[in-house]
Amino acid sequence: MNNNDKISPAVIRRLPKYYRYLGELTKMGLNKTSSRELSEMTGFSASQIRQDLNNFGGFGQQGFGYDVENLRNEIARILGLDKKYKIIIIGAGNIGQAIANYTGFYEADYEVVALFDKNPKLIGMSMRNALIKDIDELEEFLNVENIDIAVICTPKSVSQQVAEQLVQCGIRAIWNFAPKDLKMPDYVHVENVHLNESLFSLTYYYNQMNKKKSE
Amino acid sequence: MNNNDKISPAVIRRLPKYYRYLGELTKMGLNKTSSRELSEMTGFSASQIRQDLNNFGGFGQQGFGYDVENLRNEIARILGLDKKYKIIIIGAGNIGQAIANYTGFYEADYEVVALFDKNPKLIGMSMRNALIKDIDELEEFLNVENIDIAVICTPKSVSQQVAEQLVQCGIRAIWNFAPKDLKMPDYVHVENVHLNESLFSLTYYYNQMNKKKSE
DNA sequence: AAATGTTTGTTAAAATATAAGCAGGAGGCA
DNA sequence: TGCCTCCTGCTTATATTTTAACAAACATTT
Repeated sequence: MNNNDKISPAVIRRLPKYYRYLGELTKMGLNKTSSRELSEMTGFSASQIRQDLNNFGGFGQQGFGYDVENLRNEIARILGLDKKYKIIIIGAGNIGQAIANYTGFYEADYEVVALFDKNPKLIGMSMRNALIKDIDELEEFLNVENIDIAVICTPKSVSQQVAEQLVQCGIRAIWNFAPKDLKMPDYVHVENVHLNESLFSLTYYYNQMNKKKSE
Repeated sequence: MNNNDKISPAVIRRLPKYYRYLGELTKMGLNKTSSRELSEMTGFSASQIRQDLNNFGGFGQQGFGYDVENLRNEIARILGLDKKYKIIIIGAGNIGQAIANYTGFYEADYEVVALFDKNPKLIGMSMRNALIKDIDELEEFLNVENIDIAVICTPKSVSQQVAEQLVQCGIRAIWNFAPKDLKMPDYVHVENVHLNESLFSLTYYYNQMNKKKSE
């Protein structure tokens, strides 16, 4: 944290993985590790791991390695996992419901506060303590509640409009599951999960392998 | 396709995006485009787009541009979207069901043939023509049916074991939603969708913005 | 206490990915 | 036709990312 230069996105994408493996080490009862060991677990080179971590400060000890719990806490702090976040989900269809019910965000404090949809059949239902509300109540809701992250799970046709509405109400972090690239101002961060693009890539490599096999 | 060198993964990840935007151009009734126009739409540089496409052959015409439909078909062929794929989903929980019901794979021919789970309450239910079967029937099923892609939506604790079973039965393409890095032989391609890592990255950037704002 | 083996933090080099630049072909239009 | 503009395909330059290398710090053993 002593270094305020912009950290490469590639580094940021690797941090959650380190965090996860450090959690596994903890579960295994180990309290000391090394870049070499982490390299074997993650598949990243030991050199890269050391360099990644040193972007934020020297957490290790020469000749010894890293203290598992300490390093994990440091990464949590860097990512911000030591804080609580309130989430809303726009679009309570398949994906929206799956996210609301997803238990995989363990070890971090994300709370789904509400879902929004325009389908009257869904409005009023609740998912894990979170109520599905009418999309028309969105603005009013955001004016009262303090929400950190909004998840867009709407059809792509309305995703841009929904995103703009969110931003207007103060949202600055969007997790986007609609197959669409949202045009947003610089001060909004959008993290995309484009499932179709992911599947299309997989399809490409699947065919490449088959091609190779038949050569 | 004249070039058999390995194409960079970065290029492959961009192709689905080109494909999507070409589809939008078609919908808008345009039959001609250019790298400059695609650049404005996608946010990638025109130069990069031209270079990406030229990995696979010259689809454009100097002084004119690209024929939208032709280029779209070429990309579809490169990715393999001109073929049909049979999919099974292992784990019929939140995510598994969401994928089964997901209609966003339009314009490509993916068919979810079956889901597998061990929960007796789920077994026998059907999602969009696909039946949820007992996980114990998986091997037998794979010996009879010809499946292209398996989607892992199980808890992470069993994901590795399930993956190994799939590979043993001939599966070579895995779309993995479990928060775990599967150890697989080289001839298996795994495409990961690590939702927690994605959310953690978003969290980092969210905090960075707040930090900047308060400085 | 000295010698030896580890492992970090950091710097330098290599590899990869992205952007810029430009020659030449194609279309449009006077 | 001849001139002008546009746009690709390719080559060269820049930027980014990854890997390699190594001195200094610490732990362990003798």
